[in-house]
Amino acid sequence: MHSSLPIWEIHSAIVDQLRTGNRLVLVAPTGSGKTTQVPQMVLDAGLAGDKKIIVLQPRRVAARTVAARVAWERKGKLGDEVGYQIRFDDHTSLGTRICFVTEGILLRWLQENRNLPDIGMILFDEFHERNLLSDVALALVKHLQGTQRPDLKMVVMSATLDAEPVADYLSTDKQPCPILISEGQSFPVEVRYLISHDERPITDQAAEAVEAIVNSGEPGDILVFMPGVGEIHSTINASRSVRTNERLAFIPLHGELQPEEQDLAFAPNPLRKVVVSTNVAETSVTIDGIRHVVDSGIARIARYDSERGIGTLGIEEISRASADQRKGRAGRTAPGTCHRLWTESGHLNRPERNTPEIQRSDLAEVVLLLHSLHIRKAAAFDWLDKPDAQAVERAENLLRMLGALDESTGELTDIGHRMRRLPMHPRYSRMLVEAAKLGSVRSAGLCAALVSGRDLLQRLRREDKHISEARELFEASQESDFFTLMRAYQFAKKNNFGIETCRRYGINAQSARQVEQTYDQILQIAEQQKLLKPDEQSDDTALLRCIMAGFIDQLCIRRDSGSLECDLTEGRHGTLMRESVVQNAPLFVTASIREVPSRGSENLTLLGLASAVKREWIEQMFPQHIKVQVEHLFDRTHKRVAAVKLIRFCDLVMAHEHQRDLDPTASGRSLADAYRKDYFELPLFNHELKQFIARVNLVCAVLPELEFPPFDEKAITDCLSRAFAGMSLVKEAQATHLKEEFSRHLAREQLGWLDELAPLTISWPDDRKLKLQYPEEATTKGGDPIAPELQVKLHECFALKEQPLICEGKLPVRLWLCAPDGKRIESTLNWPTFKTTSYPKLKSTLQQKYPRVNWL
DNA sequence: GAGCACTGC
Repeated sequence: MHSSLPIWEIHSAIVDQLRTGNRLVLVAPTGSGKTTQVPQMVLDAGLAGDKKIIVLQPRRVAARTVAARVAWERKGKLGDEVGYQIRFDDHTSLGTRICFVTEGILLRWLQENRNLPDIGMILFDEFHERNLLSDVALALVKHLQGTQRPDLKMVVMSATLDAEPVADYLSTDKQPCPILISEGQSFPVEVRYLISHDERPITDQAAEAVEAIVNSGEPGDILVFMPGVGEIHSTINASRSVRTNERLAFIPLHGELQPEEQDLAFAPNPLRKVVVSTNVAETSVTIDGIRHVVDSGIARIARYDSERGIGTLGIEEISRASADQRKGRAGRTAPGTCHRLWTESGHLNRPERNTPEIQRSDLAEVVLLLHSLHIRKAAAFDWLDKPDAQAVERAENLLRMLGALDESTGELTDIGHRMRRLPMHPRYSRMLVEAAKLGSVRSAGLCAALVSGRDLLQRLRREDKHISEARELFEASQESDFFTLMRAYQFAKKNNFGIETCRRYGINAQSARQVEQTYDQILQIAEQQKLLKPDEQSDDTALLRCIMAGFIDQLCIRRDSGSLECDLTEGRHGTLMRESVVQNAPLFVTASIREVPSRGSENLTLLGLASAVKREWIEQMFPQHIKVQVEHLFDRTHKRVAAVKLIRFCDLVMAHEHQRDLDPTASGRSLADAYRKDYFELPLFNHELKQFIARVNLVCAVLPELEFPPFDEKAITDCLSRAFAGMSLVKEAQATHLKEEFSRHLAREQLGWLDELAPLTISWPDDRKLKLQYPEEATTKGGDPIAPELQVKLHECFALKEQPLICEGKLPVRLWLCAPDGKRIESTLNWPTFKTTSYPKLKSTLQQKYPRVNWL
């Protein structure tokens, strides 16, 4: 043991707390020794009794290397007292007391061996990362401790000081959860911000920062953070053209690189290293000797849009916590500097910490897991941070669509029970369950294995033309991109995963090897679960049907053959990826929908891993979601209504067939709707008709007790529909007289009353009949009736005794008083008052202007 | 002529 490590300063506090209580939060930054020392402390203090101590690790390499380190410190053999278990690699034995495991392993145990009877303590390491599965594991272990296993002890270890929320989460009324804090062991890092915001490309700015560090004469390797592979290469190119008095080794670092290419970043180099890296270098890998960090302050962050069911991958500003983590990479071996390519003031606007993954993920797998543990309300479960209710709902809907949850009771079905055993996303486990029926478990299992890890095929750039030509070998089928992957995998396997051969075909040999392991494991489980029969024959159509079963809610239809644009269910749309082989199928399912920022202003929704499907299969497998409907649609180019039989899967139109015969009512309605959408004009929908409508609506507003039927949107459309019944051409509609149909909206008696209540004209004292103008809107927004208007010459009003009224005297007419030449002067709702108060003020002006009129 | 971070059973 290394008792010089800082964590030992709080050794007795840790042991005391865990002797009396069963929960503890431990804040210990990098270099404190918590990962290697705390498990030994609790083992040697006998805190787990004769049971195991489990240390949860977010990454396989970490589990393996830390276990080896601790075994060595205890002078034992790996797998005896100290061991590790990760997927495909179990280095534990009956005597193992400290076991480092990855998150997936612990969750499998929780599913299969619910009470974890041989485990005495669980330590959650690197909990500040807030990975989806570590949040799930924490919640389930807390739940277990509160129910079946009160003796179980749990320790949450975090590198950041943000421990209060976790401690609150783990506290009960009787027993608050203590927080212990340890020192770290690292060197000071000086942070430098931009003085003012810089508009230039971030890659150029990073190159300039590298130049400044090198020319300042400060020694030490440099680590530059960039959001993606493209930006890494631009930064390196920009840095190469910068003038420095020293030669530099530029090394790209990202997850898609081959291991030997990654090793360049860690290996000693005679030149000063400038490692330009994605987020891998923030948490996953550590490079020794870094003294300077140049931080672009941005990263590609995956989120899940649970409203649309689309994954997004956008460039975002990193959080302050993330920036501090990046900064820390410069102070591991000596004091360093960190150059932040944003301003100190901008720093304050950044989010304090990252969004926990559980709040930005597809939750289908988690919800299925909870259901298998009889936790049926994932949204109401006791989480540290609750997942978005809509995301939970989408997950539940998907599980119902897949048949894993019962439509009415919401309980796990037989299919769901079979699915939960399989270590993969529910879409793929559903595929395997279907494959058991159709005899294609081997190929369906391979599909699941092919997407379980890193990409098998490299993304090709334009200059990789020879690779893309070589790859055509795998693209023999145009039915599914899975077939291409399968052929590529088979090819790699046949060539013993030879790195050189694979490289020539753009295959990632490392990934291919992983696929083989995953595939073997899936087949083994499928065999145990009696899904796999020994005499299985492979059949492309059967596999396509299985794929469809897993992705039916991501059914796509090509808009036209000229573009890659597609429509999806739920009103979504996207673009089929250029590299897809499924270029000619009108109907396909996509296994990958991702939205990425595009050069234009709109984001691009990319549809990948396509598989052609047939309408008949959907009709056979999902008859409950098929709707056949004859619709009368308005054809704007031909200005006519056409009857079309639409065959829909959910809301997506899969096919339409033109019908010869039109339904008279439906086609009339379609014409009416089209007119209401301004698709054509109706000359006979004229002023007279509009006045009629306005008059009726005015009566409704002023005299509601008479219960006239108002002309609202619906009533107008109904009248038009009836007038157009049996017609299909715009021409016919335009020639149709409408007045009669609109009159029929009122009873015969009401029509008579209308002429009295809201007359067309007003009788003037000189026996003329003057026309009233009714406003199209009968009321104001507040619901007050708007008076009709009457335009009249002011000097013709002198004989008028009273203001003209309509609607049984309830509504005055608005008189627009005009000069003798017809110019409007003023309006009034009360002529007698106007005459005595306002008119005298106007009189002299009028007399001057119009001397020939006799102004009273 | 476009376009993609990192993990895990």
